[in-house]
Amino acid sequence: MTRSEENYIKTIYHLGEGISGPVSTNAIASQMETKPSSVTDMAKKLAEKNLVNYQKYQGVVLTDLGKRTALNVIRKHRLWEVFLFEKLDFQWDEVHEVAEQLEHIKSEQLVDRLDALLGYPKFDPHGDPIPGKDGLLAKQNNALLSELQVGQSGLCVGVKDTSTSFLQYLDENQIALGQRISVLERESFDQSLLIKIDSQSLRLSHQIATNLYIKTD
Amino acid sequence: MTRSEENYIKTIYHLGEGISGPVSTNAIASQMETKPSSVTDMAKKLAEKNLVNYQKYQGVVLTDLGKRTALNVIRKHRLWEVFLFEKLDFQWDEVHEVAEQLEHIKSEQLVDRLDALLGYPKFDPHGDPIPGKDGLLAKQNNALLSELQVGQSGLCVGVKDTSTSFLQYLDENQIALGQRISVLERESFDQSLLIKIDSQSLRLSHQIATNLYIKTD
DNA sequence: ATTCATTTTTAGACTTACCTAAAAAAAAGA
DNA sequence: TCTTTTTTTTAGGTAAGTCTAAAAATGAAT
Repeated sequence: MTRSEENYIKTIYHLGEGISGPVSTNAIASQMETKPSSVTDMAKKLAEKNLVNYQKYQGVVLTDLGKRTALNVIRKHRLWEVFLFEKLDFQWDEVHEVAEQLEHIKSEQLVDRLDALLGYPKFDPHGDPIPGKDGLLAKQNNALLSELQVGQSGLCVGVKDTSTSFLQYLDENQIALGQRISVLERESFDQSLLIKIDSQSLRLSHQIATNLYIKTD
Repeated sequence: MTRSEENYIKTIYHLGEGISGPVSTNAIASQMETKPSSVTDMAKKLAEKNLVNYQKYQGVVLTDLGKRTALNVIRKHRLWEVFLFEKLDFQWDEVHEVAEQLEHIKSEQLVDRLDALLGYPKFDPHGDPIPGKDGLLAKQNNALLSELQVGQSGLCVGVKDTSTSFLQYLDENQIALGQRISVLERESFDQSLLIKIDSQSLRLSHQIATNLYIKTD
């Protein structure tokens, strides 16, 4: 598999996660910052290799082989993120870019031993689950902070947006994975939340609250 | 710089190490398992970028910029080899192939921190010196085992051939870097050597002896 | 000094992965 | 339903890096 094919497969996997049906050409193009015509070309090529099912004008769906391939790339990406974070002291907003390159290194032995070196981690620095060798993902059914009722609380276990600006915002406000968060009040006007974290209270916009995953008690 | 450009620059550096003049098109082609016509194309491109001096029919010579570029790639290659060997328990005959991929990852921060994680190593698992950030190589003026006089001894500090078959031969005969080797006798017929290593005596062919670097006392 | 073998370059073609512009199909709105 | 808009595909083109086959330059040998 070429690097480009792997990137398409990974993108199709991520875009298909929420939805049930096929992933559209335009969605892939905009996500990958490329043109729809390029996506069509690649869709044909991936279909040829049995990685996706592709029907003209109907978008693509990953085959089982495609799904396994995607999970393997994602496994490598997230393991490298843990490596960068744990062993090389990268910040959690710096790991993604380098992992984008490292995920394409071809050596099963390398990945297995990296996994061992890191102590078989189950989650990456953003709280995303790391697929196993078998391609299985730890089931995650976490709530978004924005979905919690006033009075509820839980542990902050992941971020949805992993952009540098969002992660730096969290750092500046001392919000980190593993912390306990309680919802004190919700402002009905703009849906902003008053939360308690680390024995401090803090107001978060709805925008922020929809990007934090919470494991409720 | 593309991956292909980096590979050419690295090859030109290695081929140019021994000799004084330019490196020939054919030499590069056979080393890289490609065709001379492809080398000519690339020579023009590298000359355009000021990485080599290229005169039609006269081969190429690295510029200062080219040399710095080569040493930077070699630095990354050898640091990754140390990482694989020290941290991931790869054998010394397994590290090269994976390092060929890892050497092209682009992140200065990554290399610097890897260097730190490894404790700023000066040599890779084959005894080759690791260029510093500044591009300086630890000066090596080691003898080949084949050049030693009978009665001389020294430490085994490196291998010239790094092929799997040679390295496995050494493993099987329990010859490793850091060991003391003494030359007991030389057979004038075939230049084979009787050596003492690890309080055992062993006969080595000339072929083997020309591929082991010894730091003499 | 001229021929002959070797080396190197040129010319033209292929593949991958992209692009633009135009055509075709699908979806949305009146 | 029948336009109109949006989405998607096709057709044709570009750049990087490779190839083969033929031409040109080099250098070795008589």
